[in-house]
Amino acid sequence: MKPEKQERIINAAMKEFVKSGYEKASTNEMVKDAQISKGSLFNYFSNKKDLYFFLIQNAVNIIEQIYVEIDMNERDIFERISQVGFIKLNIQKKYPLVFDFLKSLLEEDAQDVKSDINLLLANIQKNGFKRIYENIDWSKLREDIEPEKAMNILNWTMTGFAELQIAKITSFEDIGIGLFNEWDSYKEILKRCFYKNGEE
Amino acid sequence: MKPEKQERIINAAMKEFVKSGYEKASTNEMVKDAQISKGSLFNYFSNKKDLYFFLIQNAVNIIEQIYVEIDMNERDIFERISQVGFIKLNIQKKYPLVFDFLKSLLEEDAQDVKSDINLLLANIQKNGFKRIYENIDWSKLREDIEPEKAMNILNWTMTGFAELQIAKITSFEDIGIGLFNEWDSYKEILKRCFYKNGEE
DNA sequence: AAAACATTGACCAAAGTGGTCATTTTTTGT
DNA sequence: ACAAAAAATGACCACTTTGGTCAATGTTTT
Repeated sequence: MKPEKQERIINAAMKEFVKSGYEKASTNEMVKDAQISKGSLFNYFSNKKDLYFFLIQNAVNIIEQIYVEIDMNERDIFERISQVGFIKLNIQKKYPLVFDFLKSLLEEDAQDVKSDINLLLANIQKNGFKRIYENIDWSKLREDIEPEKAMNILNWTMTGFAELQIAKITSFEDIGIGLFNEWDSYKEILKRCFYKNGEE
Repeated sequence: MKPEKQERIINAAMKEFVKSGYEKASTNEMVKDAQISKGSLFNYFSNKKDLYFFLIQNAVNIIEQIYVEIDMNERDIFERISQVGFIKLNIQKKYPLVFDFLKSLLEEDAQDVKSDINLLLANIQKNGFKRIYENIDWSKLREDIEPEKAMNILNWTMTGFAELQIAKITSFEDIGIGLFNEWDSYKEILKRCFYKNGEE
């Protein structure tokens, strides 16, 4: 199967699952959106559940990819977080809904899939979040700021910034140099706030 | 009709509309959740659309209430934002989903209601966001920080903080003094960052 | 005890569901 | 050029759910 077609199916299916949840998600809508026939979809996947778990596995693999792309030698928290942000942005060019899809899994409560979801997500959450902050040099932080709170503010700022940018653009393709500069200025504001005077 | 019952219906209906969007939202689910009969629902509202627009109007009124409760004499941006945050928190005690519902309206694309939604929301967005920042004293800000960016960081931090707290608690009732103190410490971090030395 | 009002849920036609499969279209190997 | 194999189609199915109705039943008020 052509990769472009596969992407179309994956994105259409994720869109529908995100919008409607597992049970109400309509395979009819998916095939319409992906521009394939109903028969095709059920040739590739034996049933709706099968498709759903394929998407989950696919999403989990994509998340894993983030960790192999992170440069663990970068010990500065701002640079590390920026890295993660831009890796995510790149992923969203191909699969715009993959993070929404993963988020939707946490809220899914269809009896039919709930337990399997929890099983598949247990690993990603336990190991996941800690790994992003591995080998970070916390010593640059001012002593009177709790690292956890600084980290939260930084994270919320990046998430908010990203959402704002995504709302502004129409396509993930037209992401320019302006975005880097804009994010840099936010970074500078918080750096001056969190770091001891003179550092970095 | 007893106000407690009315609340039950409103919250059940909002829950379903948020979860499923206008078209897929099931009136059957609503009556089940609100513990009333199908007949009752359609006595109060002539049809689904009618119910939907009632909820929108209700939500808009609630938002309006925020603005009358804000103390416009408080010229400090941090205190102003904190006020808004706590007013919102109080609203959510009664209507936990009202903000999610309003947000869901922006993503709604059912042909049947789209144009009317845009009409009803036009005002709230145009006038709304500006009003929160009316009469703020920006002179305390360090000159090398763009007010818009400081405001964004502050807003994102408050939103992130609120989401974190809401995820932690099971009921809006058990909001204690600890929350105030925790938010205060975030406020202090950002104040020291954004304000000229020695101010406030 | 009668009149007025509120609430119920079985019922309906219509639409939508996940999934099938005989048939057609496209690709492949020679 | 042609046949065999593979891929794609969409009408079709039995079944569920939909928004909405309304005669019957319960509850209040007069």
